[in-house]
Amino acid sequence: MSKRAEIGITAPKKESFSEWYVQVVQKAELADYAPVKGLIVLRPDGYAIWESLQNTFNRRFAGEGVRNGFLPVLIPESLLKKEGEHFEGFNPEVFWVTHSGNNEIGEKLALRPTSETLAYTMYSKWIQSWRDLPLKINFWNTALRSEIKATKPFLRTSEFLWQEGHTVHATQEEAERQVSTMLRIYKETVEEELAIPVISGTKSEREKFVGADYTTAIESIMPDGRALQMGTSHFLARHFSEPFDVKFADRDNVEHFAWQTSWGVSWRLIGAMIMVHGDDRGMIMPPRVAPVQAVIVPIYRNAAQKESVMQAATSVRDTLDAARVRMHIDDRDGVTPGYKFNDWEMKGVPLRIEIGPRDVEAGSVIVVSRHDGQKDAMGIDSVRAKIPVLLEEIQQSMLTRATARAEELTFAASDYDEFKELSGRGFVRARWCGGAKCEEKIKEETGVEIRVIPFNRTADDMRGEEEESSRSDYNSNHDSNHNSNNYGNPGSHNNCNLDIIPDSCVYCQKEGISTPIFARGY
RNA sequence: GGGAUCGUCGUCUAGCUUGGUAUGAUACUAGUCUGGGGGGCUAGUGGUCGCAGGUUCGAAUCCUGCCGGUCCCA
Repeated sequence: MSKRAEIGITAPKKESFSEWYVQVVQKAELADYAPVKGLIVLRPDGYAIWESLQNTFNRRFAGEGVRNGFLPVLIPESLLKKEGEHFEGFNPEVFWVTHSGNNEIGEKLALRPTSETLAYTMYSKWIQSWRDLPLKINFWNTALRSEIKATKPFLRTSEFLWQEGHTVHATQEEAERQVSTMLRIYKETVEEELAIPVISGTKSEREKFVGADYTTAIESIMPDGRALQMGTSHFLARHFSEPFDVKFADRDNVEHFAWQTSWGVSWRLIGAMIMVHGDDRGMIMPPRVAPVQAVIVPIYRNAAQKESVMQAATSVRDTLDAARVRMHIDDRDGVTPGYKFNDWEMKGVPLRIEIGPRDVEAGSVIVVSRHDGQKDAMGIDSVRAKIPVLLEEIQQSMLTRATARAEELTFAASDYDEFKELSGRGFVRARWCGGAKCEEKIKEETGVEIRVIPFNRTADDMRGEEEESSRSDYNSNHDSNHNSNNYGNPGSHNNCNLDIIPDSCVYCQKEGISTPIFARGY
């Protein structure tokens, strides 16, 4: 037992969540610490998840006419300062390059904290006419923002992998539509690929991206009751096109400043996946992003058995390869099958296929699902048809389970006492007057902030949210007529009944204008 | 920003109070018996004790500074 404790995950997820998280990251070989504080190294299993997300996003971005480009990492100080508010927001965390070799360089160079200023300098050169619009480019790169304290793999690191998309439009409507389209793509991708339910909406003035007119975001609740921003999409209006001179001659030959958007997701998504799905045995990978979807563990005692078992294993592997299941045979000698079972569970491989002499004889295999421990025999001939279906079922069932857990962590507060009681435990929905003062007081007194103001599908607060996008139950509550019931599946047990909350601000009692989600954030 | 705590072969760790050249396990390598939930036996490899100074005849141990990890509170 003590041996087991050393190899596997030793911290229970429920009791010591942070320690558990760090262990899973390292022991599942997703990432490791780099020599410099706040930096991590992504290992192949972690990078494979990122690549899988990249593939999905690339496909979906392309469908929106977005192409990929690449920007350099250094930004001159003068450029970064050009949009004052934006600069002030980032300055404290910017890394500056001041030397080349031993010589001081003339103008300090920033390691990009984000690329708006650089991208839009280029855009202004490339855009002259309405015929050049819309311009839509996405950049896969890293951003650097100094994290001195409170670093955590994937969640808070000084350099992080992300994509940043930057688009330019002739009209406000088109730009706003772009903002909501990208957010919808984020929501769908996170839910479908990572099996994590999200809530989409707008950020408050206080929490929006500096330099944006408004920020939309998707947020998820983690098992420890803290919220994690999963993606953002910003409407920049003309805040950058004016200082950066991004303008175009319209059909009437009058020059206009263009309307812009930017949007991004980062490897925080990987952190979310770990936290939402993992258990005391380690990682649980959603099948669609799992680097290995099914691992075959051969079991044998002697050379003769080994031969027949390996033959069967290879044949199953080839069959499933052909069905485009990502397969691996664990043919390590010198570790027992039991060790392999635990090892692959720690790494979160969705399916384990056991093949031993008894199975070969019976013409079947044993299939075990990582996410629920379900263990079944399956005829070797039906593997090709059944395994891909099973993987899809697991994907769905993981989302269902994660949604149920998110609902358990979502509450409604009808008065401030209740609010204080609930704050820190998860998403707390409460009525708000819209005042920055109340928002600040609440943060001061309870430590929770407005994570997102869920989209209001019935009022003019919609800000470009696309009508047809309301495909998820979890987020389909109506805000302004907040008596139109809560989110989640009707009939399921639910902590978040918006019917019970009065229409007055939870803090100042004045008339409420929205029902934000409050939570402590990562 | 404030506070707490830790750092010893790849990993976990004993030793530190009371200074004398590092303990055990696991992992790794080879062999062997094994193998359906973290195996056994035998032999072997592996450590500038986070880094830099200082005190001392002598520092993992005492002192100072720094670096890094983790946690808690703004």
